[in-house]
Amino acid sequence: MIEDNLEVTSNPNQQLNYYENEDCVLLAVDCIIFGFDKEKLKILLVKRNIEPEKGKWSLIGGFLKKTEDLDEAAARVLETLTGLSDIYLEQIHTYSKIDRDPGQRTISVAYYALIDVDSHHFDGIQIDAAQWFDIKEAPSLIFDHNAMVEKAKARLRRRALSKPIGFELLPEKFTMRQLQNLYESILDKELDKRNFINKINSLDVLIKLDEKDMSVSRKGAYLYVFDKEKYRKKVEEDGFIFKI
Amino acid sequence: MIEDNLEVTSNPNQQLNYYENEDCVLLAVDCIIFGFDKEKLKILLVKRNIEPEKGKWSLIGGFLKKTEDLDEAAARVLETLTGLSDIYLEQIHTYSKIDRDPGQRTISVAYYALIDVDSHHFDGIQIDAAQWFDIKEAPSLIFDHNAMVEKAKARLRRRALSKPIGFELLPEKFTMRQLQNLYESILDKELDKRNFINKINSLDVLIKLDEKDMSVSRKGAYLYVFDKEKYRKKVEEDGFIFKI
DNA sequence: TCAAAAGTGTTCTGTTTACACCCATGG
DNA sequence: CCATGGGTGTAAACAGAACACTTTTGA
Repeated sequence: MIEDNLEVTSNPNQQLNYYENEDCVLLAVDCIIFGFDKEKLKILLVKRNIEPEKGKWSLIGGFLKKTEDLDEAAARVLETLTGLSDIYLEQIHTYSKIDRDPGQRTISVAYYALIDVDSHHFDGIQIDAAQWFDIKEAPSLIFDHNAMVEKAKARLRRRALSKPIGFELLPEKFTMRQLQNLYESILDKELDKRNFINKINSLDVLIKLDEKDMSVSRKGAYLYVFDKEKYRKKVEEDGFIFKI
Repeated sequence: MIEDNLEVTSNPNQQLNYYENEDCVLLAVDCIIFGFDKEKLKILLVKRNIEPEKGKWSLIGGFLKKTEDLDEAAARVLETLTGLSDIYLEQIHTYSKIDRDPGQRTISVAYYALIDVDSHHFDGIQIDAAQWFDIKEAPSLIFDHNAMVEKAKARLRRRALSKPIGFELLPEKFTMRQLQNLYESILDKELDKRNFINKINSLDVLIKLDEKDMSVSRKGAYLYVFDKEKYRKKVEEDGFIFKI
């Protein structure tokens, strides 16, 4: 019977001193920011201008404050960097290796964010040393940030196949070719044009506009929008699952 | 250019005071312990014997120590409770709502564990107030523990379909019926016996023993073991994916 | 001899893949 | 008039779902 030695996660107010014996740690969030520019999947990185690892690329991050939860912290960090709010954010994993940050013990919760690069050209990113990289040409990152990016890519791949989160990366109006480019970037493999369009159409959650995008081909390509409301109804009423 | 106001996750040694302005938090781990007794999926819960929420059921948990990472903390908490080490553990999600624990602000990282209930009857669980519950009859839990369990169940479902983690829940030797019971419990739906066996056999990672389990039927059922080595080789050499 | 669980294949259906030509237009 | 990307359907292969009877043996 060792119950009395077992730490208990939660604690009544009258036992605050119980908690006070516990170690307290710094908790950070790091954001893997994915973007799409109608052609390729990108990732937003910042160049460190302090030692150590000065000049090396890094994810953006920040510390959790007492007044916010992790989702809020990630949104704040993202807004501080990009000026954007209302961005799709999802928690991925918490990294806690003791020496992951040589500066000081820090636990970091990784989040990934999805941004349509073109629609918000956000007057330049609000930090000089930030830069978009093609996902396949991104530099190596500090600490365990490479591992975070790998996990984020895996999560994005999985989610894109089972939830309509791809549309977070596209402008409101997009062509089938752009949607296919996006999926090809995310999945890192070529897809058959006809099979892809058939699949998307069978999901029946896009609205085809009369409008065409004339900027790429002479013929022009029809624009589509994602019908959020229709999707929501299908999910609610028929248990519809978006699956590519 | 707000770069200088941006907190940076990682920090050089010479800037320790930068970190010292940051809020520090208590970080806990909570474990969702799944077990299987050859019939049903179970979950191990403990009854709180302190206020508040005294008498209510809870996950086991403990605080992260400075000397360990989260995986180690989860393993330690689990071993403290059950006496078992070398248990399958996987991080699920980090919970951080400000008032999730009314006692004190605590961030909790949820892990799930898989245990074969029968093989380790671990001389009784080393804490009086712990009890196995059928997963479908488990009581409501304190704080956000119900949400943790739901996420753990979803993760277990997903993993069981794509990785051979089910065998962590079974004794070394098991019958096809037990394996099917396990999958039915995890997926919470009935499966067709013939289709299930055909599927499992097509994966070609089990060894059929000459031995039979005579404890359930008069006819007896052949015992199987999971061929870990064969599985490993298939994954490495052919990129085999375990998929049910 | 019968009750209770074990064991075993085939058909059908739906999904996924592979694949090639005409269209519209601006230059 | 031609180069470029846009748009379209069908057949074959495969995977998943449905389905029923025989075997064994202890009581």
